[in-house]
Amino acid sequence: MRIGELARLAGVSTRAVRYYEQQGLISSRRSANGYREYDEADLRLVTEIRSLVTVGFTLRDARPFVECLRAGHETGGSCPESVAVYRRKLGEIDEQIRALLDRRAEVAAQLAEACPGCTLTREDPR
Amino acid sequence: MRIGELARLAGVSTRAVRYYEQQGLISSRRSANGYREYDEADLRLVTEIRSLVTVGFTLRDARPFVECLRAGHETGGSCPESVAVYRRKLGEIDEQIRALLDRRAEVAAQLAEACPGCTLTREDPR
DNA sequence: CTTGACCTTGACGTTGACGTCAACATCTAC
DNA sequence: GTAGATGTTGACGTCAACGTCAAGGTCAAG
Repeated sequence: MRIGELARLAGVSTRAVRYYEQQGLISSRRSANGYREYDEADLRLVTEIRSLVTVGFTLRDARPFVECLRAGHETGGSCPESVAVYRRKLGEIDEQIRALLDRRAEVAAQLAEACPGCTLTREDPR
Repeated sequence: MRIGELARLAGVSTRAVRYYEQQGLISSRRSANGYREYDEADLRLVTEIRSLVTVGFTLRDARPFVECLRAGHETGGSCPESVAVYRRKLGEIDEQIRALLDRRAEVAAQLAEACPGCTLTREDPR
């Protein structure tokens, strides 16, 4: 299949596909006319990248997963490097959540000071 | 005082102070040699901006607070426009927290699938 | 033959809040 | 007088992941 179909099936833009190639995440064969040619394995790679990016992974984070799939594993997450990224990401997310909870408390406190009673309108997100 | 002292007292860079001026958040008088000259009121403005930015506000968000102080109010948050920003920010933060909690659950689920037992090492951030 | 859908590379634009450098002026202290 | 700290404006660099042109080549259908 060509880049348009690949992109449609994976739910990304053709620009994104070319960008992934530029970043070394995927590769491409070329047909006689110079068009990029892809197969099912490429589709799995792009789908993996997309699903990871959707939940907040960077392309750098996605690399171990892609390499894991390329190495022939069933899923991108079944290699130790991928598991390490999973664990690191969980830590980062936990830290972000903690920071946001702190910020929320800070902002709510400032609001309460500036306008007593205003705080009652929003509930605690926990 | 000049820009260096102002920046030191407020805990920002001189570059940041000039940027705030460029964005119209603060103004400056000039002494004979062309140096920017500031007073205590300017320090309060920059301090207000810094404290807001620290908890995640943009400079655009900070503007009502600065104008509130300029209008002679004791605190930057005691004007209705500032309170509106507070409330909007609280909503945004709540939404970010919800999104992060969703992401965390998603990542934890993927990790659990890729490596059963690995999930036990991190605790729930709630 | 020509429209139109698809492809190519290359390169600038987006977003916010500055960092960093250039090239120069000013002032203080010794 | 000179070194060093400080000030000035101007302007490009940073970060991520593409979006969005520009200017063209390729190919099937009518």
